Amino acid sequence: MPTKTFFNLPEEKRQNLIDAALREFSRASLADASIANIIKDACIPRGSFYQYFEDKADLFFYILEEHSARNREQMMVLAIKHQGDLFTSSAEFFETTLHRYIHDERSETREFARNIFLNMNYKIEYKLILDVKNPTTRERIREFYRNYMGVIDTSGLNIQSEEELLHLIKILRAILIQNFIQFFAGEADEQEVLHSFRLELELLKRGLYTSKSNET
Amino acid sequence: MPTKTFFNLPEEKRQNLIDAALREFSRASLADASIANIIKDACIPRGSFYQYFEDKADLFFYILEEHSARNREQMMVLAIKHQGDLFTSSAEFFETTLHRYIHDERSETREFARNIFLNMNYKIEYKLILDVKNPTTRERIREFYRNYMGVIDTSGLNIQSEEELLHLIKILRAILIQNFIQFFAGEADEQEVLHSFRLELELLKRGLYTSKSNET
DNA sequence: TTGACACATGACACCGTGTCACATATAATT
DNA sequence: AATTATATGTGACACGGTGTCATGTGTCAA
Repeated sequence: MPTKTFFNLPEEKRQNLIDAALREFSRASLADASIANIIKDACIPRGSFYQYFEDKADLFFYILEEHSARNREQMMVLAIKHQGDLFTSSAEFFETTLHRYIHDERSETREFARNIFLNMNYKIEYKLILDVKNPTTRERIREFYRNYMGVIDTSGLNIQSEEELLHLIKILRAILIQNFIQFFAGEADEQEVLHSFRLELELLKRGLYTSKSNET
Repeated sequence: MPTKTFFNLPEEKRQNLIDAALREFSRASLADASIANIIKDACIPRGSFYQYFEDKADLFFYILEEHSARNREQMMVLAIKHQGDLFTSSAEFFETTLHRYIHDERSETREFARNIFLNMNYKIEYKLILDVKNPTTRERIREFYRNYMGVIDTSGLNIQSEEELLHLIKILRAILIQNFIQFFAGEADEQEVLHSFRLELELLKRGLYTSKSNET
């Protein structure tokens, strides 16, 4: 987490630093980005940077968290809007988020997202949900899931328990992220990836086994 | 790719270097590993390293590819063993691979796998299938899928086209990787993650929508 | 003996990181 | 006003890792 000092900074100076960081993290992944570039861009001395942040990753995850908070909120909003329909709200979340990434007036938004998704790993993925570095993370992850699962209407779903719902959500998230990645990797354009995601949701809904064994 | 010079090296010297690299990549992720450590461990001069490899990533992906080749072969073998049963062979692949990672006599095997999965990203994930840096990659990926899909018996699957099969395989791979990650992240032990993977396969097979709309 | 080629070597220039001693500002205390 | 405390600003610097390059060594063929 950024230090208290950082939050005491005048709004303009703070935003200036964040903007410079966003530009750098749009240009390069966390691994390739350099503090040197950020401070040169933001015109602050090296020492000051370390007065605000532990290191490069500290700043990166702070920005990522701000970005992710919007996504989480959006997921909740859409789940509520669609009366707890998990599939419909997930589809709309994917569509609107993809659209926002692509058509945002700031090109940094898209490039930042690209770097996030193409360099997505465990730490970053869970950051998209909740802060992993924070010691209370486990509890907060459980709480988010509890809230989100509370909103989901299970009456239309072919599941028998809370546990199964949790696994379903896990699967949906994996598919969602994979489609974002395929888009940013250039494997599919906007239309193709929308089609792909919708198709995969249909496969999930429909089920994939017909004959042979059909026991629990 | 390593240079011709590297492959001309006497077997022992080459293996020695690979072993040292494996130790370093077991200790640290690609980003955190250092060439300095590898050459110190392998007792070769710095200049020689650059005679064999372009950089750290070149060596890393070479080792990863060797490791991945076994996994791909295993997937094929199991698909054939189970007469093209996608779900059963995927389950056995997950079980045996997880077991191998955990109980391999060389602790490096497990630690290397941990670093792979916890730092899994687009580049690494597709490397687990085929070499991404190679210019002919796209074609080779298509070929692997063509072969693999050729082996799969679709008669027991509720799918209507080749396209749907491809998406199903994508979903399975995402779930498979996610469960490996959860294991290595310490979120679940061996038994739990086996249970988790099997449950998720059942959800897929069964399908998740009951009521409401059931149109295409 | 000479030249061509493949390979070996480690000193070095370069670059980014994180730290630290010192400077400055602001407010509280006497 | 003088003093002290506390928060913040600053950039030179030591450290460590990377990739290169000039030079050295070995081998084989002409």
